[in-house]
Formats: sequence, C-alpha cells, structure tokens
Amino acid sequence: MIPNKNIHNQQSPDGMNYTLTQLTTIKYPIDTDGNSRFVRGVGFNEWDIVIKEDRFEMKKTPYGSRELPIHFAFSNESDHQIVSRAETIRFNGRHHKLQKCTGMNQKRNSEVQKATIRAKRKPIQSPIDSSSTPPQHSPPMSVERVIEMLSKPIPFEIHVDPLKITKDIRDWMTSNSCSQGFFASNILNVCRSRFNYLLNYPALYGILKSGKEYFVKMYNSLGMSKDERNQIMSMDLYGTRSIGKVNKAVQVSENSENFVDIDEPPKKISRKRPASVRSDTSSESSSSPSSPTAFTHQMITELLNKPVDFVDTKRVSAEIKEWLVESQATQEWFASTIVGRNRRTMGPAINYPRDWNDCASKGQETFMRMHNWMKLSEMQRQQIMRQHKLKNIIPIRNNQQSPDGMNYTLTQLTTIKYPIDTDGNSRFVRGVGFNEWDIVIKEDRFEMKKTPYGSRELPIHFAFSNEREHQIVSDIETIRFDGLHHKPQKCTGMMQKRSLKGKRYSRLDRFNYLLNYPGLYGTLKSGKEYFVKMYNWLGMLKDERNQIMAMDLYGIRSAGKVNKAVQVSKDMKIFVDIDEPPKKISRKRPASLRSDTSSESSSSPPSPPAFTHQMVTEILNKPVDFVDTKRVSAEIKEWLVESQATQEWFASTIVGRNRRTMGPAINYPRDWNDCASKGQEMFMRMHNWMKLSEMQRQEIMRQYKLKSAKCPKTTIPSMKSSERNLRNAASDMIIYSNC
DNA sequence: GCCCGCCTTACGGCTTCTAC
DNA sequence: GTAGAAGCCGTAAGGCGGGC
Repeated sequence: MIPNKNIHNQQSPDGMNYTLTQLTTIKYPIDTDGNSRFVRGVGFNEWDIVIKEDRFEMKKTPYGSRELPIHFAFSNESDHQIVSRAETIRFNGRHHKLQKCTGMNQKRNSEVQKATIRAKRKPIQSPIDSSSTPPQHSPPMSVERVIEMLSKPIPFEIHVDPLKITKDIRDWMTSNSCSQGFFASNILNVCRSRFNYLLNYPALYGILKSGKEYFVKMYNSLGMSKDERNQIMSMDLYGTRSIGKVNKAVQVSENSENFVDIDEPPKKISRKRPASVRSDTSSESSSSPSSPTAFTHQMITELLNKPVDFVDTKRVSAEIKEWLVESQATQEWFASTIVGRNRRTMGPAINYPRDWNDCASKGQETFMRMHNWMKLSEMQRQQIMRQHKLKNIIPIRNNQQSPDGMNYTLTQLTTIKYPIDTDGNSRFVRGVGFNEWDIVIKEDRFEMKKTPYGSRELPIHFAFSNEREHQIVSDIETIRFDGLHHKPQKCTGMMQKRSLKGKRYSRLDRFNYLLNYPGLYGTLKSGKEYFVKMYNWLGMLKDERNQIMAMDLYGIRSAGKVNKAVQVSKDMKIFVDIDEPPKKISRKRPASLRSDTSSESSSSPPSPPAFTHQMVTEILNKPVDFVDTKRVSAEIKEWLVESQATQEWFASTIVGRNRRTMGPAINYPRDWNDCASKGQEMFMRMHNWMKLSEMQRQEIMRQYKLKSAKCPKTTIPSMKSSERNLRNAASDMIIYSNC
C-alpha cells in the first residue's frame, strides 16, 4: 500500500507559484538532498526544440516536466526563486508567466469529487516492490494524489493552446501505443466519444462549458515525468476498471520504460486513412481538372440569394436530402457554406420542413437558398463545390465519363511501370468494363485467354480495329469500375503476398477484406489502389505475370527466396515459386455466399415459405415493455455460436443494424432503461427472435438465404441436407435493408 | 422560433486476432 | 489459408436543452 502519510500537501495557497518545498511532495529516491524540485526556466518558446519522436525522453518540455535537469537554469536556490517569480514565457508569440509546476502541486479544486473518490477508494497498491524499484523511478502515488495532479488548474497567465495540447496528446498516445479509449476512461474519466470530440474540435476550447477540465488534465499530464505517467497508466483512477484488470495492469515492467496494460494492451495506431478533413486543409487534388466556368464569390452569393416568392419546402427538402446523399456532401459543409446556417439548424429544417408560409423570414431564407441551389445544374454545383474545397466530390448519375475523381482513366492504369515494359507497351486495351468481370474463367485464371481487363492475351485488336484507333480511343475511354457489378477475382496467396503493400497481417487481411467486400469499392478511401493493381494484374500477359511473381517488388522477400523464385522454367509458361507454390484452393469450409448467390442445395426439398416478409417483420417488431438485455445478449451470443450464423448476417438481416453496432451491444449490454429508443429496438428484435422456436428460426434463416445446418441443441433431421452449406450467407433478402 | 453547445448513436474504413 | 469477430479511430447526424 502506498502510505498516505507520505503524501504531503504542501501547495502554495495561491496555486500559482510552485515553491521548492511544494516540489518535494513527491519524494524521489534520488532526491534525498532536498533537490526534489525542478527548475522551470524553460519557456514555451523552446517548444520547437522538443524531440517529438521521443517526447518522453525529452529534457525540455513546455509543461514543466521534471524531466528537466535539476539545476538546468539556476545556479542556486535564490536565483531560481527570484527568477521564477519574474520570468515570463513566450507561448505562441504571446508573453506569459511560465508554467511553474509539474502538476504536482495543484490545488484541490474539486473537493466533492475528491471526497467521493476518497470514500470509494484507497490508495492502490503498487505492484513494484519499493525495495526493488530502481532508484530513478518515482515513488508510488495515491489515486487521490494523481487526480489532484491532473486536475490542477492551469494558471491564468498561461495561454492555453488547445491545438497544441491535442496534438501533443495525440503524439504521445501514438508513440506510447495508448488508445484514445484508454486515455479517455483512465486518465480523463470521460467517454471516448467525448474525448474524440474534444480532440477533433480543440478550437472550441474557448467556448466549452464543461470540456475545459479535460484540457486541464491533458495539459497537466503532458507536464508529468515519464515515470509518473507510467504509474498513472497502471492505476485505476476512477474505479472504472475491474479489480482483476488493475492487478494485472499494474504489472508494469520493472524499468517502467513503457506502459503495459496487460488486459487491454493499447494497440499501435497505424493509419492508412488520411486524417480528418478538418485537419487536412490541403487543396483539392491537382488531378482534378479546372472547369472553364468559375464562380466568383459574388456570383454564388447572388445565385443563392435570388429572391423567390414561394418554395415548396417539402419538395426542396427531399431534393436536398437526396442530393446530399448522392453527392456525399456533408450536412456540415452544405449548411455552413451554402445555406449559411448551422448544421443543427438546417438538419431539422430539411427533416421536418414547415410550410413556406409558416416559416419566419430566416426560415424562408434557408429554403430560398436551398431552392436556388437545386435550380443550378449539377455541373454548376460541382464547380462551386470544387471552388469551396469540398473533397470527395462524386460525380452524380451517369457521370462515368467524368475525367475526375472516382473514375479510373487510362492513364491511371499505367501508374505501375513494370520493368518488363521496355517496348512501350505498358498500356493495354481498356475498352472493357468491370461489369464484364463475370466472364473471367475462374478455374484457370492464369491460363485464361479472354479477359475483360484488356489483357494482351486478347487478340491485340480485340476492341479496336487498329493500334491507332486504340490509342485514340484509349485517350478518352474510361472504364466502369462499379464494385456492385463485379465479383472478386480469387487468386492464390501469391498475389496477396507480393502485390500489396504493408505488414504481413495487413497484406493478407486487407486483401482478404477487399475480396470479401468488393461491393464496398465505391466507398473505399485507400483500397482503390489495390483494385487498380488487381485490374492491371489481370490485364497482363502470362509471361509478365510470371516475371513479376519472381520479383521482390516491395523488398519483403529474403534474397534467398527471390533467388529461388526466379528459377522459373525457361519457357515461362508456368511460374513456379519454389518456396510457396500456388496451391489449388480447396475448401474445407464452404465459401461465403457473399459472392455465391446460388440457391441452396437442391437436396433440400422445396417448401413453400412458411413466413412471409411481412410476417417476419411483424414478429421481430412486436413491441415489448421490457427486455432483460443481459440475458437476451447471452442467449443471442450462444445461439450465434451454435447456429453458426454470422454476426454480419444476423445484425443486418434480423436486427437491422450494422454488425459493428450490434456487436458491442450484445457484448456489453446496457440495461433496458439505459438504452435509447434505437437500442431498445435492437434488443426488442433480438428478444423476439429468441422467442421463436428453433424450427421457426431455421425456417426464417432458410428463407433469408442463411444456410445453417447446425441446429442448436435440437437438431432437426430435415435440415441435415443443408449442412454442407452452413454459414453461407446471402444478403439478397435483407429484412431491414431499407430501414 | 431560431440557434447552437454538448452529447450520444450509428456506422465506415481499417487492422488485428483467432478459429477452423 | 481463409473467414469471421473484435477492436481501433474518424465521422455524420440526431436528441436534448438552454439562450436569445
């Protein structure tokens, strides 16, 4: 146990100037000579010299960390005291008094909170035997002490830069593999979403009403030493972690170099997706062609504010909503940029439109602008959106010939320059769209003679009468790459290992993800490049593929492997990877039915549907007054395992929610009364589902194309015929697809 | 009535882990 | 090797409630 008696409250009453004695509240083993304070002669203007890549090794921080050398700035005690009172720091160009604390001597600014915590909790026992603790480590701290440190008010002289704080917190979380969720719940005592909101909107700091305390905690945490942070990370400050977790979590490594949460190891955050648009102020893609028609700000203003006598508010609202979906413009952008209103104002306006004559002048103004916006042509709207830097502009409706954005032009297809293309033939015929994907000969894909990818396996003039025609047409031709119209081209593990970038898991699993969800193509942010590579791959000659297969494109194969791999047969007819020969795909488990929409086994006797769609809907939506959410969650989880129905199928088809929504709901069920209406709706459907007999569930599953032959507990003899097809899910009949 | 801060919910893209 | 589950963070949008 940490002896409370060792915790001294020696703060200065004003909480602003942290005296030397105040700094001794934490007794460092090494500070036995009265120097357990640190010097704060470092201002925020020294921020730039911080070694950001290893900020916890830094010796100078703007947060007054004790990582500073003990006598960095002062030759003696009096010097420090004198200077520390008078010194100011520059912080972002402004002059401030320097931050003189490390978070150790904060005022007890929340006696209520502390009293509550004090009543609930006792100082946590350090797992680290003090006798074995290396002398450079901080002594154990109590929960009270830590909360006190974190909650210490920021001196008013300090100009708080919330952007800098959030940036440094993000950096720290990344470099220390600490997840947002962990930091939010364990350090700030706030839910992740709120923390995420604060991180995303640091600029709101000045107007926050209840969020400042979290910035204070972030600020103070940044001023702590590495040892202190490590200790804090291992503690259960707010009683939100189970005892077992705490006991395990505090098994920090002896050297305390890195925090380790054994139960919930914060994972390294690696992002392929670009940061939020909010923080990405770069201009639009340079590849986007500039339109000849440019709108000046004045022109746009005049267009949008053109007076109207009457607007059919319901119609224009419906049009706007539809347009927002199709254009993928956000309500946020549209409301603020076009309508000139807050999103929270425009949202209800278009969702619950009033009649024009019932609108006040401001309401009419809102609808007038929306009306005028919809009067513009789509091209004009796109142009204005481009000028206003709206990203992700998706051409709407039949704009597949559009040269920008989502459509893959001929030139884009040649972005991968293979070394074998030395004869200028690095392009291939592209007069064939992906909607012809289905004609690929899947069983012998590497021997196929006809492909829709413009492969040179095709007669060279497959699509064009001559080369010149090809070149001319290819310059303007675009391809349709509609993920909804193609099926994934399966291939052996060779391609996924060598053609895609990333770590091992990433390569395999990401590729697997793409193969499983080709329909997501249209919404992919970073996955399109892989489809492009797959497309290009399929368009290559067999020889080219063989050569490429023998190469180490991304430097991920050992030299030995490369050398072996290039031992291809002389005629290059068949690529042979000595280490990893392509194997015939043989499945023990049936393939997913996502790409297999064939009807269920013919051995199953055709039977008239016992449940109509309406019946199923009514059964599942039968109102209930109360659901024991924990019990039904447990039942559902058990049933999912036994029936081998996938969460994906069950969530989308029966529950009417995304799997990622249903998953946490059944894993961490809230009490019925704590659920919002939508949450209750989810549990209501699960409850109603479990009220059905197993026979009824199986029948519904059959009708909704989920083939499960593993009948939980009570096996139904007539269903054994479909055992081969268990887990095969089809999504062609989704009960809630339009919900 | 309008506006907007705060918060929650839902879901998407992606990665990682695990069972088979 | 494959498919599915789980978890991560980011983002959009709705609900609520208070201020003007």
